[in-house]
Amino acid sequence: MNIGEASDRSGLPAKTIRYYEDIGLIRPDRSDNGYRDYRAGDVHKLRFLHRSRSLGFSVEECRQLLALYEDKSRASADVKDIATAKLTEIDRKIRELTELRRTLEHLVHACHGNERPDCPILEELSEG
Amino acid sequence: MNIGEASDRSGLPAKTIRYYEDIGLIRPDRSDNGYRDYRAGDVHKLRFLHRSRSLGFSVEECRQLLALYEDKSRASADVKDIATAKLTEIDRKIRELTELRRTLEHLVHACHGNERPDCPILEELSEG
DNA sequence: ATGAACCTTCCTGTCACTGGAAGGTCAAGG
DNA sequence: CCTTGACCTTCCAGTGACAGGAAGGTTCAT
Repeated sequence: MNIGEASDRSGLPAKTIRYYEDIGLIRPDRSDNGYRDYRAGDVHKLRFLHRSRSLGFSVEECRQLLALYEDKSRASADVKDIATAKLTEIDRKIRELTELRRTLEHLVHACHGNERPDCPILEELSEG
Repeated sequence: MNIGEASDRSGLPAKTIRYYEDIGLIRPDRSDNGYRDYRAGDVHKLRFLHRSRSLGFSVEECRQLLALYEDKSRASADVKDIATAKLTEIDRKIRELTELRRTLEHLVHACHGNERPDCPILEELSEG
């Protein structure tokens, strides 16, 4: 399939898909006319990338996750190490986001949201 | 005070402070020698920026917040809207990360010590 | 007088794209 | 057969939010 359909099926913009090829994340075939030619497996990888990227992993981290996904012969100890490291990272991100959330929620609840010029959010932001 | 002290007091790197000036967020005076000259009020704004940025507001959102902060006739509802939108975004990220965490944890447990080539959990990751 | 520790501007690089120009390819309609 | 429009290609530039570093000016202590 052409890049347009791969884009539709993966949810990634065609531009991004070409960029991922540029940096060596995916290597589709080429048709005789020079068009990129994607298979179902490629789309799977693209969806995988889409998902991991949207969850805040860097492209380099995605490269590792993708290797984990692609390399079926990898020793399972390595696999576990990589996955465990990612887990720790995810935990940290969740913790940070949760704290952020708590602070912001506190601010939002303290703010009346009416037309009065006094705003606790701004006051706290300026003091933090 | 010079940029170094403003940096120390606000917690922002001097580079970042100059950048914020470049994009028109703050406009300090200049001393006779050409050095930037910051007052207490400037440092207050810098701290405001530091804190809002670290809470996940984009620079443009910070520009809005700063305008509201400076504008005495602001409506606190405007500020609340911005913060509430951010809160929704954070909630979404936490939800998604929690979901991936669960999936990855499955992976870690499943990859315990065997070298089977097919890992159905990785397939699942690519379908999320 | 010298050296360190500041400060200045300017230019480049980063990350992960995004937009646009200039041009090739393909299927459908007139 | 010709055109139109939707695709596709490469390449070049720009974005956001800085960070790094070069080349040079200023200030202060020794």
